Amino acid sequence: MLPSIVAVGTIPLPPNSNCASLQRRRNTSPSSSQHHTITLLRRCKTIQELHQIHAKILKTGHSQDPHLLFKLLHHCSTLNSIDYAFKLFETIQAPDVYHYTALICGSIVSGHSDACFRLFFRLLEGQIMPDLVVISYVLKACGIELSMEEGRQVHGHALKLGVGNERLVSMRLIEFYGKCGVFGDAEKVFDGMPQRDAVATTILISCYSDWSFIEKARTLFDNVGDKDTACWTAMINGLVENGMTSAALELFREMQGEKVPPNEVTVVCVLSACSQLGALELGRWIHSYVGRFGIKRNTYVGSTLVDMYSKCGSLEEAKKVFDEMPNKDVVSYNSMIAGLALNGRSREAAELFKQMIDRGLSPNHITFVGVLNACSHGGLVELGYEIFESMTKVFSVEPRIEHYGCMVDLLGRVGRLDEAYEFIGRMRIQPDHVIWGTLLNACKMHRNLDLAEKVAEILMKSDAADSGTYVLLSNVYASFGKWSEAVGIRSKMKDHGIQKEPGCSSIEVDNEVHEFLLGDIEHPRRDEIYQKLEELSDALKLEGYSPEKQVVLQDIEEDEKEWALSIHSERLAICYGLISTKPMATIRVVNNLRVCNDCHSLIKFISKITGRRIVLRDRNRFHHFEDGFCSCGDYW
DNA sequence: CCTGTGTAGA
Repeated sequence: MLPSIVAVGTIPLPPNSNCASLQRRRNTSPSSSQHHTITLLRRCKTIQELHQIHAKILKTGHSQDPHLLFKLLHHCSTLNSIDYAFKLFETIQAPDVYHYTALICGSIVSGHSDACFRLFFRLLEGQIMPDLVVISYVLKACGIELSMEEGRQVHGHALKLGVGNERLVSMRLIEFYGKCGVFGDAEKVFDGMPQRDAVATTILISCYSDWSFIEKARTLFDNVGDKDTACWTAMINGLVENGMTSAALELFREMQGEKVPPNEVTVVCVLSACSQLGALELGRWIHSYVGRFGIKRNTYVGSTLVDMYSKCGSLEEAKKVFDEMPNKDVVSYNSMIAGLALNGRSREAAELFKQMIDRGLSPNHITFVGVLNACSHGGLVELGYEIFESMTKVFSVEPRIEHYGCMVDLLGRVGRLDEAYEFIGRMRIQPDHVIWGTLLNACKMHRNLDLAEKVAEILMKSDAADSGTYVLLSNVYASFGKWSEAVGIRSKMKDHGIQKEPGCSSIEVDNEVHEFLLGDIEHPRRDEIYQKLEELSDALKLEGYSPEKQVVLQDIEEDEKEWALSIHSERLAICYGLISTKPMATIRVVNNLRVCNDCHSLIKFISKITGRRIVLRDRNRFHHFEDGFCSCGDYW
């Protein structure tokens, strides 16, 4: 389908306009005073300096100099001051297409892509001739915002202006249609490009990955003759984003085999795979790679390293990278705060939050997720309230559902259940199944059947419930001995075709990640692992360990493999660690679900009798086991 | 030109 052209009205096409000649060239060369100001702007490092330069321009009567205004606008976006850019823009009496482009570009960079289409519309209304550059940026914005209608209209304008086949426009069109998931149109533009364009292919690969069409992406990728760094990186990232971390790492190895040099983006993607897998050794290796191969240590690389070390349970290394980062930004702080929270260092997380404020950085919504999460993990109720209040009052950050979620968790975890319930009632947005699930779990922890039933009823009615919610519901009923309800949930799950997410644990030994699924293992050293398991259980019995008869979903299943299923994958991974690593080595295991009470106390005992440090990462935090104790203080 | 960081509950 061709995009609608009429929707935005007539475009003022000047007579004899030949769009191929629409090049961005100014017919005047800057005067020497302009030149001086531009040099000042280029050296300008803070928005305050920019204000001064602007003041000077006003004083010298150049307030409407188009070239200077363009440079000013452009610099606002590099200095992250889109607000000032908008104010400045409004003072321009006759903005031209360059001013619009600068503002649109700045809006995209600062995460305000939604403003771009409005600006473009204003440009058209002002009888200003758009060019291929401004069209390209607006298309980019439409892709980010998934604005189907707007993007189609811009496509129409591009065709009408005759720039529809410009390489830049074609690429943005592919990006726009691809991001919106309209691959028919994306492919149509792609096929219309003169030659098989490697860059355009990279865009398409990335879009297919965004929509989880990994096979499509892979086919395109395999057919690119001369793959550059970005192309490899796009494919690696696609695999990482779709949870295919092992395949991503394999592709990274292949990339090295092909002697394509990775850049900082590649490193970020591979580190992200390490974080997901908990592959500390590999992560360290990539880190050393950064130093050795001249990869830029920008804030992306730094923050990702902090995240990787945190998620691999090595907080010391995370802190070291963080402390050594020269230009820490909000994201760097966010990584470190979340990392501290994840590892149960709540006070330190809160202190770092204070420190970032003192340094004049503005916290964003993610910062607050991190620090509120730290409060809830640490039981810091009053501090949590204080910070939550400060969001709107001090920092003008509107709380989102996840912030409310942190607060419900904070209150529920310490047993202030009614307060949590009332808190949900006062929320300014509709609570979702996550919020109710959080409260329900708190009810289970604190054995409040009345409230649990009330919440369960609400959850049953919600249609957004996912497999985790169903499992939670069923476990809650079972834990209160409500068998028929528990069975009812289970059959409801079956009816809805919802599968329980299988438990999976992984452990990295000698740079290789070994994955274990619940119960059945197809591991070369299966017998030794099971032998170790037996051995431990005998030793544990002597130590006085008796498994809590936790009633879980499996107990009401008729399953001949029940015994195997009762062995959670983290136990298998730990046993494998015990038999395959040096006697005093720390064992690091990553699990995809929450560790159950039973495994948690079992692992405490294992750490005691084997003298090993065991670091277990579960769904949302770390447990550092040592000599019979866990860093979470059994509070998780 | 294309590729990238940080995010509550279970």
